[in-house]
Amino acid sequence: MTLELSDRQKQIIDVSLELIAENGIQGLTIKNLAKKIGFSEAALYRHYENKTQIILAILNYFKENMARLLEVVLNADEDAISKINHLFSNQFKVFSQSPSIVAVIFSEELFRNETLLEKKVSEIMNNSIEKLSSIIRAGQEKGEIRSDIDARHLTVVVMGTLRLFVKQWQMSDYAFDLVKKGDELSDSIKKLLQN
Amino acid sequence: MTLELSDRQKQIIDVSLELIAENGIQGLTIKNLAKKIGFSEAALYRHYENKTQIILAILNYFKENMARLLEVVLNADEDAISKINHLFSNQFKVFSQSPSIVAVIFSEELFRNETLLEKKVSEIMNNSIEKLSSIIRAGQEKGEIRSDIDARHLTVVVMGTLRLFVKQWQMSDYAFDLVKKGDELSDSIKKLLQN
DNA sequence: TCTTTGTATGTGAATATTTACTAACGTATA
DNA sequence: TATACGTTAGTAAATATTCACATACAAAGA
Repeated sequence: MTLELSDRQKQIIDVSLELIAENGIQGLTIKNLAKKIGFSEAALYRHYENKTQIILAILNYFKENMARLLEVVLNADEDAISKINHLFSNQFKVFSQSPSIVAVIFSEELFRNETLLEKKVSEIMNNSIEKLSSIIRAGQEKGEIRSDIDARHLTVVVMGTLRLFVKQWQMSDYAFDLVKKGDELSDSIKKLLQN
Repeated sequence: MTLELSDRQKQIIDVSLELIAENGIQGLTIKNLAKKIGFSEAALYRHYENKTQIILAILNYFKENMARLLEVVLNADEDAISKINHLFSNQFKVFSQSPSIVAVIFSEELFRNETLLEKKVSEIMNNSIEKLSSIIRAGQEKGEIRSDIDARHLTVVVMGTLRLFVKQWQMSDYAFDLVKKGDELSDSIKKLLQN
């Protein structure tokens, strides 16, 4: 289901991500984008129908990354808690490498009038939640994860923790080592989930 | 530290909150605001210096609400876990009554170029985290909350859970009863924190 | 090989719309 | 008579998007 992107199209999302990293989603304007590429603004419309399609391409890029990552973890031959730990650490690596993604993920509020984008964001979020939830349920069945708490609740706890932690990292201006501190947090989550 | 607001100023934030509830923070424009009040746009500037000051007033309103709420809970004569449960349930009530606040709280990304607003939002967030953290630490000292996990980690867990849960409620278009489902979630948190 | 033609990609200039904000002026009332 | 509060009619700047037109290049036909 991977859409084929031309070199130019790839360049456009790359540069978009750079712009977002610099000034958030608000830094992503047609003008800035064209300037940074060394382009006229009109030229952009040769490669993407409109701005929404550009953001959609970014979200799709992220979605695929995420899906691949989830797939690997889901199919790994380890216990549920290790899977969750790996999920965390992979996620932290992705964010560390391209913090712009964080800005996009937390921009839902900005997409409120853009149905397409809104849907895509909740699609990504729901997918992650669903996958995480299934790991937790499986873990409960195998007795690896405590069963005295509803799986859906545990899912909110784990996912919510992850999100807030990343948010704090962003708000601190990336002041701490997400991967390192994240692994410590992951350890605590482990203790919480254990039987 | 409560700033005295005139009747008009109060009306302006009330209507602002309505607008935000309808279409998110992006629905809050000078034009919409004036129209809904039955005003000219220029008239707004008799009451607030600029738009930033209006949003700031909203944030301050929320901040005071929040602070009062935290104060009550903090000083209550109950164990730490009950305090946290109360915190949750109070929070859910506030959000249920004015869902617009949720939109504001999740609009940080939009405030990235507005230093004043950015600071205010992180001020509110940090304050909540600090207070929650102190409840948790006290609970650990009294043996009411498990001590095998760092208090800061537990704080991220609790706060992150709360935030994601509210976010999901918002994304579902307020489709479920936040207070009721929230109390159930709160119960699960209780189990997680217990010794 | 030369010419034609189509396509992909670029440009500059203009567009409509939305945004927050301001200046000059009016009027009731304390 | 001053001040508080309102109006009308603008402003400038930013936004995404479209227009007619240019150029390079490859395939096709003579």
